[in-house]
Amino acid sequence: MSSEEKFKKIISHAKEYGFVFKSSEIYDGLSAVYDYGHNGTELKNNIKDYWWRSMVQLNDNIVGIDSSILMHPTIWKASGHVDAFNDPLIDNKDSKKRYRADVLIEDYISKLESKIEKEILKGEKRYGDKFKKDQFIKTNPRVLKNYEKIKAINSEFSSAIEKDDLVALKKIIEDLEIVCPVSGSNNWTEVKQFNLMFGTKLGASSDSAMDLYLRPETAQGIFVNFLNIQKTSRLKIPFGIAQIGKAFRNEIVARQFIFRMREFEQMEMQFFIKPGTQKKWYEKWKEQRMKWHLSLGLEKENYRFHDHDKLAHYADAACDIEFNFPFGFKELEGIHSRNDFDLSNHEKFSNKKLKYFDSQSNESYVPYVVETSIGLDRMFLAIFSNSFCEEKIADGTSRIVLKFPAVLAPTKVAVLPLIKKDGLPEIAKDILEKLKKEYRVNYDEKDAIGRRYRRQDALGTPYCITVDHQSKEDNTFTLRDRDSMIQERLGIDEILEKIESTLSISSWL
RNA sequence: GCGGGAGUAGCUCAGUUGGUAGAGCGUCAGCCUUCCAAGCUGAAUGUCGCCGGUUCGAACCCGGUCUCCCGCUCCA
Repeated sequence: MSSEEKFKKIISHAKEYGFVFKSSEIYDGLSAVYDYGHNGTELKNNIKDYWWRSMVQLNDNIVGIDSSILMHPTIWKASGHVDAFNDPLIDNKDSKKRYRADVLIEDYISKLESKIEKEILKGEKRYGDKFKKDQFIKTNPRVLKNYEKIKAINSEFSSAIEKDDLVALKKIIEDLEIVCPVSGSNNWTEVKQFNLMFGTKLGASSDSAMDLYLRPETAQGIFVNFLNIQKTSRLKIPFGIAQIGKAFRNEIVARQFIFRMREFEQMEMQFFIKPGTQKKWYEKWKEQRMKWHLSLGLEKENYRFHDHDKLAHYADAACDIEFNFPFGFKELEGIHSRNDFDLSNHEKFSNKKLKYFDSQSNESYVPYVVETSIGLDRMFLAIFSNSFCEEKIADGTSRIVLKFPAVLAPTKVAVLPLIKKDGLPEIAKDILEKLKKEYRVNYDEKDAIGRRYRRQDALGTPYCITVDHQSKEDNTFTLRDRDSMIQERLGIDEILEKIESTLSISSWL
């Protein structure tokens, strides 16, 4: 079975068993937006809980926050999103390739620059010690010509960018006769502006409404609250602020089920540190985060680090934890050393001091930040797709089973009377009542017992407790393990103990 | 946005040159059953993505449109 086929099966299964539905399905759906069903919501909540506890409960110096989706629009200027999330794009009609119009022009300029470099190298070779670079540049006609050209392009280019003049951008590309590297043609479409941020309005009256964005990342809610938290929490650097929340991006192409959605949820933690210590903390959190992933017990081979060569404007070190999704290794979590980029910019744009007074060293500084940011929906997909198994069983039958880490499973236990008479259902329901205060449980008496086991397998329920005729005599029950399908006969206290030891968070984290 | 593919039951799909819709699985009700699906009986569920055209008659032909999937592109 190809991985594409398997992925399709996984998506079908997610729908059929109430994990993930397409948004607005009865209206034909909405591209790259999904809803979580009854079982999906449980799984998602369990993932959130597992992450939140590992961050906020187990670290004395990390606290939580829940900031709002709507924020002051200047925040996105300070963060760089207004510039960076706006791309002018152009398509080549022959090759069907899409490019960033500004990058095409920049590439052209750097080509001219390398021509100049070549001339200079030639000059150096020819004149040896007597070579004077400035003189050479001013007098060599070829260098001079290219210099003038770059200057002219740059002035047109920056004015076009400044004014968001897409027609001017197109004109530059046409005038320079820039061709598509693939098709070699200059058969271009118009330049179109793509804004990755969702716009909305604050204020009900149309003439006084203020333009806002739905946040494209949750991190800024932490940065702008940095001093509020620091001053009210009595925390000293180093400390962290954790948050789980929704973010919105108007992706040009959103694909691969819930991997890239327009509305998605992030779990992130910003760790505030003393400048100069970023390397240490970056390494520390890389290690910590990988440890967290591995604690769930999925195969180690499914994870890998991917260090960024090309760094974003704010970072001095960055890497992804990638996961082996059905469509290959892709980013699951990002760990970034953000320095003081965000806080310093917020100082500038807000005119407020965002400094921390370090009473140990008696100095005041803008803290540096190391960020860990994981896509909750991606985590969901990683767990879900990795847990999905189709198994052939020795007796020639087969089953679909979701081998979730038990701590994350949406339903923990199913209680099943072997048959639905002879008083067995009553006993089963008693057990159900006992368990439901502690765990999410299922009760099922319909159909043959084997079929009911299969149903629970398909939901990923780690345990089935079956009440049979012997139960009536000696108060013992069978406890079936989802993965091994092995059953043990135990008293109720032993069962509770066993379940508790597998499901309690302390046996995982 | 471009190119390709596809929209029929909850899921997977069939539907023969146009004659008012089917299967398997699942679901529900019941029967039978003391432990791992594919025993038995019965039932529910579809404006055949949407709009328009051609036709006596359209799931099928034509036009438009929407949506999804794959690729390109982008990805803090």
